[in-house]
Amino acid sequence: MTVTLADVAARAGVSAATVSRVLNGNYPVAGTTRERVMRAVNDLEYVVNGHARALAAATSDLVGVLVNDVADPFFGILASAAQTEIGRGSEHGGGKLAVVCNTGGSPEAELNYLTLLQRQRAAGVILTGGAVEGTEHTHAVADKLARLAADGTKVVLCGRPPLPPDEFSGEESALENDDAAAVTTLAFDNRGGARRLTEHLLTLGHRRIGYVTGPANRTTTRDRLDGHRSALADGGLAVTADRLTVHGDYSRASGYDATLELLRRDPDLTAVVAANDTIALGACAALRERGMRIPQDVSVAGFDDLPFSIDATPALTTVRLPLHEAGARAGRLVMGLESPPPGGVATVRAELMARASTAPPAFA
Amino acid sequence: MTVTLADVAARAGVSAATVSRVLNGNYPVAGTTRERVMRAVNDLEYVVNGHARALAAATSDLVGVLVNDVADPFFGILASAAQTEIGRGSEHGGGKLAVVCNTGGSPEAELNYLTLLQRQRAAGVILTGGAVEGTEHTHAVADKLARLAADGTKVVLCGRPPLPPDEFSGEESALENDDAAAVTTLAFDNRGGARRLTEHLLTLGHRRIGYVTGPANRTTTRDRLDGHRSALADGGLAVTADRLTVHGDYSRASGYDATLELLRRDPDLTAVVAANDTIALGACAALRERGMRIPQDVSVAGFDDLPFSIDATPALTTVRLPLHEAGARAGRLVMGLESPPPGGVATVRAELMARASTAPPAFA
DNA sequence: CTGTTAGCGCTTTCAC
DNA sequence: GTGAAAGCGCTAACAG
Repeated sequence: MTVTLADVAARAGVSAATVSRVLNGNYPVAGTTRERVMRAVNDLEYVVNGHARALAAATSDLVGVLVNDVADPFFGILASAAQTEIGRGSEHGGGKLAVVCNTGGSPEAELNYLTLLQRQRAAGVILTGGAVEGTEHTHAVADKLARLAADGTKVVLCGRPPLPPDEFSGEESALENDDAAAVTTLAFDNRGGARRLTEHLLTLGHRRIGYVTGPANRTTTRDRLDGHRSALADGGLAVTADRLTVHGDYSRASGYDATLELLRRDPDLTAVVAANDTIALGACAALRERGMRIPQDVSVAGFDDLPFSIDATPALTTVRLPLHEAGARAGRLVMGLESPPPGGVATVRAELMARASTAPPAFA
Repeated sequence: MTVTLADVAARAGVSAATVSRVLNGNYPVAGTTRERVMRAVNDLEYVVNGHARALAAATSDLVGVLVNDVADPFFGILASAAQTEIGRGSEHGGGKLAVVCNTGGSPEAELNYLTLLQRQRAAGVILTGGAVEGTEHTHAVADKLARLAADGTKVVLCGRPPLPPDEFSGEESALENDDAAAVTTLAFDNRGGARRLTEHLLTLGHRRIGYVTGPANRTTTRDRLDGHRSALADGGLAVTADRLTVHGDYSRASGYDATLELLRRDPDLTAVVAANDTIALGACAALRERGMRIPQDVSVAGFDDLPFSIDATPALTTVRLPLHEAGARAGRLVMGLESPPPGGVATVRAELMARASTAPPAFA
């Protein structure tokens, strides 16, 4: 039915070993023999069986890329950039196949996909986006990651904090420590970025600042909120922080709803800071519907600087995360094309992009 | 080093076959034996080797999803929806792994990825987005698809026209015909949607309508342009069509540039129709920079109805393609969870979404 | 219900 | 430079 190495060997009048050597080009083979083999390969339209090769050679051309949702540009950009690096050279048989897995941010789904990838003996795994903390699966994910790393799978975290050194260092943790070290991390400076953003608002003269964010148990949520809070605290506004913080799910709809809620809590709000750009869009829609002008009546700011932010009206003030660069770097790291940063952890800078959606409050 | 079936069998005191049967659960095994095996599996943290399994059972848990670029929401949404269906049931070992491949729309890259997937003996392949026509690789892609289908890989086209019946039906096309039939197609009604959109503008009273589109050799470009032209022709405006059509690359930047060019060609333009929403955003930016109001001075329309369209100011008139539904359906088709439409081809409806960015021209 | 026996298609020593 | 043979780890008849 399907053509095998043996078929090619037969047609070329050589042994299977020789065909293999020609195909892998890692061994001296006579020029004429090589030609004969290649002709047979073409005539028969032979394509190697990746599974057989993987089994025999104990290698794999799969790399997993775990994302919350590819449809979300934040992850789409990361995945796209990573994929480009991973597939690089696939014309020459060099690259690997990127398996993009949508986890919806659930540690349970992450665990499932990691197991699936482990089954395929994936060459590497990239986990993008913040982690969920405190679920029963959370530790399991960390353990699985350590396992994978120990088995030779390259693990790269992109946009999530490093693995905890060895929380449960118990019975069998002689290895665990080294394994955690084998995991490379590209952490985003969420805290610093958020801090600078809120400072920007404070500098403009805002004092009643609402904050709309995502689920409380995500590291991204926590870090950004931390940065926001610390800026407020330094401005002597620590008290308002809690009252004017609303949690949602990072969607436009939740940004819309939360903003309405914020307006109920404090009708004299002069600024709304969103934990991401998508929420900010929802906030703008809500504000506009209430007849409030941006930024004259209320300033709005986002986070991430996704492509659409520049096209919002007015253009959205936000914090830029170099997602493309980060994804590409994660791809290179997982492919071993770039050496890991010292300590295995690098922090990706977050840059304030002050645009038209923020301005001094009316009374100022 | 890594734990194998044999290790588990040894520890459980049974044969490898029994372990396999327990794991696959497709064969009767005594309760106590099963328990003993499961305990050994857990103790050893055993995870099957997917390659060995694939080789022995001649099955694969990979499904390829080819897209132009995951970072583009159009493809991100399709891929995300498809992936959800493909991975469905992976908790119970049912689902498969979706391999998302960025082809950048190049037939050459498509061919490479298809070969890579063929290597892995992928269970199925979904190709999304329009096809490029007339390259030397174009036929090769069609041939490869037929090959894959013949070898048992499910092939689904989503957003591109069906494969030509059998252009090169020559030497070995006895099979080719059936194979093409084995390919399921979910075509988008690009032509009809584009037609209705331009009719909408015509009905509003516009007569000087510019058109900004993508590369000429893409099926999507051609179909949408066809629809636009036929509407103009019916309105007696066939002549203006060519002069007021500018090709770009579907990006925001090209939409911006092309709109400026359009304005040079006809400063009295009253409407700009873009071949997708991203171009439309660029058009809006260019118009606004020229001091023209939307829609008072110039109406703007897009295509696809991507999430950001509703947040554009003013909200963008566009043509809605049910991308999520289409992607999910493609996923179900490739998994054999849904039976193919009669004839193997289904057309996905495109719906006009008339919003605030289009209005009657000023002179009307 | 369980064990034995063959491979699946390829890579890789080890000889020649 | 090339061939023969021994697996890689698993599943699938085929016996019992």
